[in-house]
Amino acid sequence: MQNITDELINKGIKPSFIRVSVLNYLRNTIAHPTIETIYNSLKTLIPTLSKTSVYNTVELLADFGLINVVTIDKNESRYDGDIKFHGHFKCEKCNNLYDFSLLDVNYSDLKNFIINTKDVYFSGICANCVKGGV
Amino acid sequence: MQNITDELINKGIKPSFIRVSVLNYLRNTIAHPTIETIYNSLKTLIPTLSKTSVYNTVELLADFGLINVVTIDKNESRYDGDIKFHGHFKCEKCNNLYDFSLLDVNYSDLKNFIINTKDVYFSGICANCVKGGV
DNA sequence: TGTCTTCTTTGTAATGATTACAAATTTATA
DNA sequence: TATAAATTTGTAATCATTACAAAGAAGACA
Repeated sequence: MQNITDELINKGIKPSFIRVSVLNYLRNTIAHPTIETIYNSLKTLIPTLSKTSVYNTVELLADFGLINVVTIDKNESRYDGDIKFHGHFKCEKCNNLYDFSLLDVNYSDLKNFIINTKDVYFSGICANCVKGGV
Repeated sequence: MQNITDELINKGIKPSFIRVSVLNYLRNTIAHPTIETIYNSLKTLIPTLSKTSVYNTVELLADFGLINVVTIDKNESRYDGDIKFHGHFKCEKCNNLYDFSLLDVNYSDLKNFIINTKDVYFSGICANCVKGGV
């Protein structure tokens, strides 16, 4: 938890309880939760929490590069506490999101372009659903 | 135009005027237009056109793999008549969308996964905006 | 041609995630 | 403690997308 607080301070963000809690939550899940899920998960820890605060907080964290926004889902953003470069796979059957390693994205063109974000989104059927699903 | 009609027929889609017009429009632009833009652009050609029909049509075309949906923009989908594999770059300054060549996406993991779509989205500042913008 | 059926198109209303915004609360500062 | 600044909250607005039923067009067949 202290490292989470330090991460915020190092970015010049005041480590309020909500901010620490949201970042800590995202750092410790691989579920790529939605706003709704983050909100519900932290509601017991922070009974006065509002959904607007969750929106505000993830926007702040994303702006400072502490988390990533995953927009693989057209109608609902998901949030990823793992900021190492990797790809996202969305299963069309169970709707789960999986991380996968990306060795390289080999592109040409884009000379003189400044690249700030690289997102790789795959979709299809996950191994679990392929072999019969749950 | 005949090739557009044939493309639809080959997929088993009845080539209505709207469908041919939308597909033809998307095949002949690199602008990655939104629903709004498609609607406005075809309004003169098809005065009775409704926005719902544009939604219906692009969904149909996408379902049959004749166009691609580009969801790089969180709040508005864009449509791409070029179905060859390539990446999309969104300029954070001018909001333009650029295609770029993708030689390879080198991934590990995903064994036994069925991959149906691969989307690569970059964002940053385009060359034009870097050197002073418009 | 007229009728019936089916497919396509349209317009309106609902949905739902996100944003705007001002009030309330908490925290920092003097 | 008083004042200012930042944070959090709740409600209302926004807006792309979807749902859905009615209207219209095309095709089959006698």
